[in-house]
Amino acid sequence: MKTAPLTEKNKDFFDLVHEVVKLIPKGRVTTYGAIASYLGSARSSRMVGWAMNASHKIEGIPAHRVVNRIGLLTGKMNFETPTLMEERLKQEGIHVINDQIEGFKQLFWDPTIELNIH
DNA sequence: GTCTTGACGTTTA
DNA sequence: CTAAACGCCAAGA
Repeated sequence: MKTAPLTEKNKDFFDLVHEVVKLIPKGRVTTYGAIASYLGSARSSRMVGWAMNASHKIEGIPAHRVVNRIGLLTGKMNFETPTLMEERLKQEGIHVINDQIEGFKQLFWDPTIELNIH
């Protein structure tokens, strides 16, 4: 069976990422690696970032809730405005200092745990 | 068509 | 402990 390439029509890593991101509860955050690991490719964290970039055209994708493993808003500059990500997080009660989420470990929402083991 | 870059993370030296 | 390389796969030039 031929492996389907990543396209808009085919269900792929991107769509799966979008689904997981939508499942992130308000006031919580997750990481690219957590999503990638949940999907089975722990080292495909980069693709998660690409998926977020594609999510721009889709509504309901809280990309601002996805940060890197240290809780740093690495992709904030990719938003409509460089401050939008930080602003949105503050709206949900998440404090961001110097592009870093305060108490990130405490706000961390891991799909591998929350969606599987409880 | 090939080559480089990219919202990252893990592994190895 | 720190530093560097690899892996992942897609899109842009």
